[in-house]
Amino acid sequence: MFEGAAILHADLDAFYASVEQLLDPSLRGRPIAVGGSAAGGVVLAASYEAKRFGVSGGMPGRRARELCPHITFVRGHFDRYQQLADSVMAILGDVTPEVERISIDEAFLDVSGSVHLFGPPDVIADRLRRQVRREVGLPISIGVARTKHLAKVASQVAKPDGLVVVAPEREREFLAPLPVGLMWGIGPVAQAKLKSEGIVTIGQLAEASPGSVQRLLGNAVGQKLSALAVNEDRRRVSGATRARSVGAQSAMGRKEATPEMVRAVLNHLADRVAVRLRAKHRAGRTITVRVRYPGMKSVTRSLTLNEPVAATLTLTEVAEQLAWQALNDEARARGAAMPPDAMPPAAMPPAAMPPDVMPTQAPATEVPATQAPAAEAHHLEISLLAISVSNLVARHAVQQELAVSPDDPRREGSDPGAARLAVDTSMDAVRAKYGRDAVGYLPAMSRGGVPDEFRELAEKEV
DNA sequence: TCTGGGGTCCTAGGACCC
DNA sequence: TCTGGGGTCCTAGGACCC
Repeated sequence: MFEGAAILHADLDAFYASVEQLLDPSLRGRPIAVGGSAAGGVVLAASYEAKRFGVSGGMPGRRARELCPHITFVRGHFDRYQQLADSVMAILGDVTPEVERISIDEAFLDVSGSVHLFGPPDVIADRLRRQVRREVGLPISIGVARTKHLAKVASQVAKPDGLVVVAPEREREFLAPLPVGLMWGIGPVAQAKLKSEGIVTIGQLAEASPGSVQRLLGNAVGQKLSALAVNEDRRRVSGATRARSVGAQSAMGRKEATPEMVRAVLNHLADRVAVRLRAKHRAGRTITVRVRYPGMKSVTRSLTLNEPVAATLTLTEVAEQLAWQALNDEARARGAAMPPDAMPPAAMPPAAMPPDVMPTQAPATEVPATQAPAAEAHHLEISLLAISVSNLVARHAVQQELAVSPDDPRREGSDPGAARLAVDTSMDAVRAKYGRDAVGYLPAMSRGGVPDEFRELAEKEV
């Protein structure tokens, strides 16, 4: 029946919400939302009972309440999610070593080599679903097909708590009537563009000329989609890949961008990122800061350094420069009518840049010296700050310098970047022993909203 | 009274090099 | 003095996914 590869896509249903219903039987069969509240915050996950009312992840709690007046908001048991998802993955791993986990609750399996032990792919899938339900207590949907794309679409169609098998000879007829939005890579924007050309179903996409699709959606996306629509998908199931970037962000509702606030938030974010980098002996050359304003408009500023960084302080300083670069640009744009001399003089001395963080090429606009928070003049309000580090490399070169402790006389006059890393490394060790809050750059930062456990669920292996 | 946090990939223009 | 073509890297923005 299955020539070549037999791929399964397994996807836990409404994962966080299902876990809450598992832990608290009184929630079963009822519309619930994890995270958010009627007052605010966003819904992180909704149960199927709530989804029937139109509630979905990412939606403001207030909106969820409007759509579904009887919805129950529950705080997440974030510490349990990882553990339960891992148990499920272990079950999946029992039928094949070829498991590609793509998120906390989702994985591809290649069971081509397992049929002689466990039977045909659909039998394997059925058995896995029962076993997950019996041993972990969670509903899981599985799609079975010849390619990853088909298996993924099939599992979507199977939800909730279902199994859909696409036989190789029926692939086209399976896909043809389905909406293009089910395809990987088609979001609201692409969907709208396609619709404007009368393309609504995958069948219509398959019949459209690849050239026209490429003109509509861009070369890369167009090519991929055209291929997928006619079932040319050669992607293999492969093991985990390492992260290409590491970031952290913090939403703050609406706050005035004061030097103190910006510094405190960026320092906290830089610390989160840098700790993860150092734990894996990695560092990155490109630092990107994102500033979002009320109304969701956001801008980014980035800088690529000659040497990779992993020191919290260095990362903080560069991020601060970039953030003020963005904020001052914004202030200028908004205050075009305002005479330039109305801007206050530099209130914040530019941070001393260690030698290892000079820009690789002179940026179009000068980075140093002018990055004072002139934006204050406009009382700019922001709604989010983010830091991301990319261009990651292994940190071998710097490691030997770490052997020198911060107070070692030999360190005198040596690379300040290395000294900072040494301090950080000591701090990492203290935290490993006494907990994350044992020591830090900041006195008891108030971390709003989202618990660290939730952040960690989304982190990719660095 | 726009709503979290973690990511990936693509595009387009400009600088720079040969 | 002006002209060509190809390639790499950097920056900023944006779409998309879970």
